[in-house]
Amino acid sequence: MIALNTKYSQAKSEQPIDAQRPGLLSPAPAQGFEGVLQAQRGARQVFERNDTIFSEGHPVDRIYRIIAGTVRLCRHTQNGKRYIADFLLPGDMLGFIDQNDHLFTAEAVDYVSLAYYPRSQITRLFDSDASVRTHFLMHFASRMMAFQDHLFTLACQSAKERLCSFLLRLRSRGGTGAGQLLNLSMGRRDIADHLGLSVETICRSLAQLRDAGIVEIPNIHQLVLKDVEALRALSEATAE
Amino acid sequence: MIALNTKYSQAKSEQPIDAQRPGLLSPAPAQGFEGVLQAQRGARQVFERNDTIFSEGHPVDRIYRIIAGTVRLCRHTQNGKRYIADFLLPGDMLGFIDQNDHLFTAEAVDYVSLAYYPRSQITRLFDSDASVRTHFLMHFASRMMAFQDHLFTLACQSAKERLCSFLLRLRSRGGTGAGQLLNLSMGRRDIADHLGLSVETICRSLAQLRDAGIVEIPNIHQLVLKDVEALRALSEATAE
DNA sequence: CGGATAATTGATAAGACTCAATACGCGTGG
DNA sequence: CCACGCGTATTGAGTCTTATCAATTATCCG
Repeated sequence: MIALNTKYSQAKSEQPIDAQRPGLLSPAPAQGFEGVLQAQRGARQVFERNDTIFSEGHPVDRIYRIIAGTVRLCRHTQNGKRYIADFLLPGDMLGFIDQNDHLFTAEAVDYVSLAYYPRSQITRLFDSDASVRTHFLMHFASRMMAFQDHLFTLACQSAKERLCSFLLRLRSRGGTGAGQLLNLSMGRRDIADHLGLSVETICRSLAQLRDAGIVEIPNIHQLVLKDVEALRALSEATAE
Repeated sequence: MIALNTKYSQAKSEQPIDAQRPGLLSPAPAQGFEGVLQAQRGARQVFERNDTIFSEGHPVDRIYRIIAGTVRLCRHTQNGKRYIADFLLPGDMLGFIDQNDHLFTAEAVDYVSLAYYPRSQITRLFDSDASVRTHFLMHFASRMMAFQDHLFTLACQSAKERLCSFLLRLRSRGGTGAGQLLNLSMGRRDIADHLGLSVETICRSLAQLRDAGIVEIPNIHQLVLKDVEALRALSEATAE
């Protein structure tokens, strides 16, 4: 199973999953899979910036829940390229259930604190509890949708559109501080590798947004979204 | 549930997803989900080229299995852009189980013959049969992997690399006729919208492959792969 | 055969990449 | 406390890939 991400699955089980386009996430009581886990505290582990949490191809033996910090899921190629599939935030889970080996490398973007649970425990849960399985499926489906949206972004959007889509997605996932403040824990390079662009293009696009008065850049790791509507218009992200 | 695609899970059979998970995914009898369905004949329905099978956003009431032909799953945007998430071939299934509405529009690439089953029947199966659920999960996982590969393609690869990756993927999925012959039922525009390129770029890249003696183009809808190794080298598709 | 659609090829331009040169931030150590 | 050095970010200049526009050819189908 691909990275589990509770944020994505926070939809009531009676609600159709498609009601939650990424960004419109209905709140849900922590139940099912994550609920059971969160009831237990789990062992803790911390990582420094750029530490590897686990590597692509290595056997899965734990499921993690992020307590603090940001994690990137990525792939590295022989020729030095890197592709970042997703960023995971506090509350998100990461692990791989029905795969022997990890599909991605997980790395700490900043200081990261994780709780982890042995894989066997997850397996037991899954076997014994139907609601856990249901939760799982919803998880899977919403993750799939998120990846589809990203596919659309990469296939159809220009640099600036991609960046705007990304910022809006981050905002809707709670990467935001107070009000318009958006925490950009990941570096420019990370964003570039996530959006299939170069670092320089990210910088230039950000500068354009700044010059247009759409965002302010108080410092490297924070962004003030002055005009969300303009961002939305620029992203043109809404398929259909 | 996203498009079900038996071909993907069959292709992964050398690396059985479920074998290693005694509890989570009990070894499924070869049939599982599709097996049960195929035992029943199902009603039939045929579509002409470019017919819409179902539309994005419409309620899901049937699950389809492709008897013959090729189906494309796509999204249309306001500004006339189109993104093709995937092509489905005979044997593949399409439908959405735990979604109220379709995530994609499904269209017939050529003449398509489908068997279909009411959604309620699928739901019952899913609720009552653990092996069906297992099969489902495997399905999901392999689909997820396929989409991840595609994401990598779109994020990191050049035009020619994308095309080579695509041809190889098609080949490995059995879109192939005898030996080196590859059936390209989809048009150039379809390929372009799948790979995030323009029609002209597809043509030019194909011409380059032809001029390099790597492929032959006997006619629009067939390709002879003269040098698969060269294709593989050009695709550079292997992450890590 | 003829008209429509799709594919191919050519010419040009725009967008994004690369290379290169600062500037900034931050931690370290004098 | 400041100077230094390293990594990252930013900005500029030039190039290259790919998109766009246009014209021609091929293919399909009635």
